[in-house]
Amino acid sequence: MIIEIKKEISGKASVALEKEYGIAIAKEEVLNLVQDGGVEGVDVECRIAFRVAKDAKAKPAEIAEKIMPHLESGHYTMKNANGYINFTLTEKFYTDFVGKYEHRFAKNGVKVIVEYPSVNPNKPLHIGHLRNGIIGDCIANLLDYGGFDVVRMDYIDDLGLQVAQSLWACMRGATVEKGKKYDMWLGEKYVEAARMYEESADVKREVEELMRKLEEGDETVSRMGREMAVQCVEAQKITLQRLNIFQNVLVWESDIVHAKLMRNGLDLLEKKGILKTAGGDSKYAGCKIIELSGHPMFKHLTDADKVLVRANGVATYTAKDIAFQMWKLGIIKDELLFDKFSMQKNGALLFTSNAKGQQANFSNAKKVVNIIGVEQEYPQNVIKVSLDMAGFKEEANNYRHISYGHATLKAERTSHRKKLSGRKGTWIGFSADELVEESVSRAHALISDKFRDYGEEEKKGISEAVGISAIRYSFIRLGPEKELVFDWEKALSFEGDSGPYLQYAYARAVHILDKETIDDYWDGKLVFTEKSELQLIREIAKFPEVCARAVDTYAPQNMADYAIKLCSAFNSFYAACRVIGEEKGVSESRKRLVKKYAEALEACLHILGIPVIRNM
RNA sequence: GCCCCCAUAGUAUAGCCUGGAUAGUAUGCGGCCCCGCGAAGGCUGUGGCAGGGGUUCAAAUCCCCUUGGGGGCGCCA
Repeated sequence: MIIEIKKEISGKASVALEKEYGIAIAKEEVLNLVQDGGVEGVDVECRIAFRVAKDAKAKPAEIAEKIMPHLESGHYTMKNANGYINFTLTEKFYTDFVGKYEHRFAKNGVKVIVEYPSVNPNKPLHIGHLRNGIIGDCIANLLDYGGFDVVRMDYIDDLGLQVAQSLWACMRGATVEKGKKYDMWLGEKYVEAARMYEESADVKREVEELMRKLEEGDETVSRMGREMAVQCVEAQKITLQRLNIFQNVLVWESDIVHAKLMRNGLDLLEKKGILKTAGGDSKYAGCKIIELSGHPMFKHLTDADKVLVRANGVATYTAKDIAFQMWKLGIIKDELLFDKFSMQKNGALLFTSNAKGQQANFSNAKKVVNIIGVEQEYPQNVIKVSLDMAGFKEEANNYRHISYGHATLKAERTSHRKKLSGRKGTWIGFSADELVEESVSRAHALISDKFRDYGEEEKKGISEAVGISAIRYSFIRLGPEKELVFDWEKALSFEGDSGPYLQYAYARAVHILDKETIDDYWDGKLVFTEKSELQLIREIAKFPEVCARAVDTYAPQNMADYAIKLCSAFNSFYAACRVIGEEKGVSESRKRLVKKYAEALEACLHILGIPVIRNM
């Protein structure tokens, strides 16, 4: 692996500098200056000579010359290029790599909860939610691959205004339309109800009454609300699972409130002295607040104090959220109870919090990662800072908000972009289901055209996999912080920088191995001499480093980028080298190389959540 | 008004944390390649770090300013 070579070089360089110049520089620091080569024929380059030039009182080229004898190894040859030490991997590296390499990350036993996409249970997912789900799922996959013990959690906000508005519409006798997906139907009712709520004072009063009953746990209203929300969540899960987005457990806001988890969280904050009742002269008289005004993070705000409990005694959303996060991090131990929710397409059970359930251990995590839109940065910071102020420094440190930019629609014929709003209903026509349908049907048309002899079942299976991969890839290829301007054509591209390109590059490899299996009794020497063979090996050898870095920085787009480079290297190899029909030694060597490549790519596809298919 | 994020070819992006040689990739547009393990492919040409200042031997990368885009500043979430 390339990273092992880099470590070898930096370790030796660190020792050499100490010996030759008496300069102590940790090998970890040297490692930063040992990078992939930027020049033709150079695999790894080391720039340490520039860094220490001043201290050593010597020219970079001289320093390089002096330390090079200490860096000797059988894995590479080196050259002094005016201070850069350039390394070129030897044949032994390549043959060893293909012969022995197994990439696997050891389990580290660290529990991490990843929360996504936490969509309100009263409407279908739109492309913005899809982005959340895909980012969350990829990050969970990455952490899983990186050795963490991952819990995939979804928070269901069933006590908010949105649910109350939808419930109001249902209680007035709206009936489900036959043949329509429940979340879609409910979403449409919600848009109507939200409009009426704005227009009519009576409706507003009725909805608010419902919201109060939900919060208090009024038996009839709560049961009806939960029934509605469960149906909606079930419908949303169909969408998510179709896109290979899976979870372990749902946690309902109503359960957090009614199981007294919130109460206990707030009590603890009061005991720690950061949650206080505001005095009569304050604008927040009668409220329970966290005083954040003095904190550096909020110094720009005229009034940073945050209300957690209103004067009328009702808790704010932030209060519930902070208690929830404290529970995740094991700060409060109250047990929520859990029950089975459904069996998922991937064979894993999905659990749900439930007042009548049983104990289960979904909390007590070391790290918490929340995938939430950029617009919620402020409340997320409130939570983090509050935990820190309450003395839970380590927990606050391990609390991470991954914020992602909004998805907007590229409006036809105008430069101006439209925001997606659940309330206004601008998502209609841009629901996740409609997007998937479109993608899959385009894939189907392409496949029907190319492979007329395939059966209809087979065509369907392939177009499903291809359609899904196009969508997943187009959403994950850009960094979460970037705004996503949604464009049908780009999202559904099947060529170049796309999901189907990856699948195709996998299918090609698999077919070679299907045609002629690896001869296990062959014990000749591996040979790799073609440029494209060496390039492919180098690319495969980068996998652990790229993956580790993507895990550390929560950057799934790096995996997408790497997967493309890996496939591109394979396609070049494929065009330049034949595997079958070559002389025995060459053929066996190449088959082994193709196998290593397929394994590495499979790992990438798994992390990206792209279906692995053998035919397309 | 104050604060945060973003700005890389016609378009979409990687690289920025940790400054180094020729800024990587896709698409678009132009050329070439199906006798051959599947052309959803390969090869090749074109074209880019928003503007200004600073730090440095060296800046897409670090610092400051300007401009443009997005978001936030509730007893909403």
